[in-house]
Amino acid sequence: MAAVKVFPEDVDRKLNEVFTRYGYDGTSMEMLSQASGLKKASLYHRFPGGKKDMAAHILKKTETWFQEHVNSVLHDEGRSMSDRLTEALDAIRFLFEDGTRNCTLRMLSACSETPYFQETIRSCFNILQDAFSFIAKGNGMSESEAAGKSMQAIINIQGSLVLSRAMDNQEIFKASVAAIPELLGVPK
Amino acid sequence: MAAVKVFPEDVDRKLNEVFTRYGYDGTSMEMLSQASGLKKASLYHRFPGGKKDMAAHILKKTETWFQEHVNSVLHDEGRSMSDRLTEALDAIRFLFEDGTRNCTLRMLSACSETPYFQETIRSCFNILQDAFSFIAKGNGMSESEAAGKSMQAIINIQGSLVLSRAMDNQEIFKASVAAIPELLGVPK
DNA sequence: GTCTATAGCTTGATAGAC
DNA sequence: GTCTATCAAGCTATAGAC
Repeated sequence: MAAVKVFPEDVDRKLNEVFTRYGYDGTSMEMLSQASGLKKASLYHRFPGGKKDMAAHILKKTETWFQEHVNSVLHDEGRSMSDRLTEALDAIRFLFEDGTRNCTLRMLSACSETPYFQETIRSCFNILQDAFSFIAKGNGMSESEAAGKSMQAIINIQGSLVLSRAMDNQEIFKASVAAIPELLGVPK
Repeated sequence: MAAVKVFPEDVDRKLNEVFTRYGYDGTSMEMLSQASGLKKASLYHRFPGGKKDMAAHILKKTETWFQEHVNSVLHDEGRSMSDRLTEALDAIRFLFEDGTRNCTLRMLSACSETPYFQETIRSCFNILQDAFSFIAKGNGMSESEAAGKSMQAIINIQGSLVLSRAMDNQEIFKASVAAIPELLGVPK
């Protein structure tokens, strides 16, 4: 077979899809090879540490994604709180495909290599916590109240995603995300 | 080695521990054998369908547990709403070891055999939904309002458990569970 | 940088003795 | 009902050609 150049961003996207759908231990090198279009040896060339390195890599990309699509957006002081939050929540809905797609962080936060991933996962949640908290404080909440409501927003996202998928009803996710602006004190 | 009789309830508890900790795909027959004290062939004697059967079995036990420790308790009309809810939430705190133990339902709701487990998992969440909803209605809420608050209670439990473990901070779980009585309209 | 081929191990599962 | 012994398949990972 011909050795066709495969773009890193396409590989990353496919690896992410597989890990997010099947979890770390439910994913094999063969699955990653078929999804990415690269043979196993080629994957090892790009990721010498194998599966573990691939998962760590897509987690780092996830961290960047949250930084860009949630944190930076919410800190963009040129626009109204409401507009910023709308954009960030739209991005989150897109990421989780309206509640039909699993959360990469959650799928990698309970597996045989979790200790290796934990720091990045924690960092991702901290980025969200900071971002939502910033909005809540901007809407007049105290530091501690904002921290609590921000945590609740993340709990809503994670919990509703678990439930939406288990009950096969994406309205649960949609309703939980839709409730976040009011939770964070955004004026109607 | 001597063939020592091992009690089914002890085996069940150990199998549950392993599946809940490592997930379905992260669990091997060897791990289940070591944890239960039964050799692999003995496990196949008790569970002819292998791993899949064992996980399905512990899920059925989980369903019974929720029925007995949450649903039945909350429907026990001989006591106050507040007392019943306190007992059920204490059981939930015990089940999840104050936020340090994973949720069996969640760990089995995203794995290679999920389709095989989904019906029971769904049933477990429905039992919780009915139970919390019954309390909320008893406290004066409408059918639809009670359904919403009940769903929020389950989201709080699942979401806070994910976060508690990811952030290594069990206070997140404790606070979320502690907020449930007020959420369901129990008078202070 | 991608491939084929394969090593070495672990997996889920079974046969058959006691 | 539990065990030892074993199988075939799948796994992660590597060697070496192009």
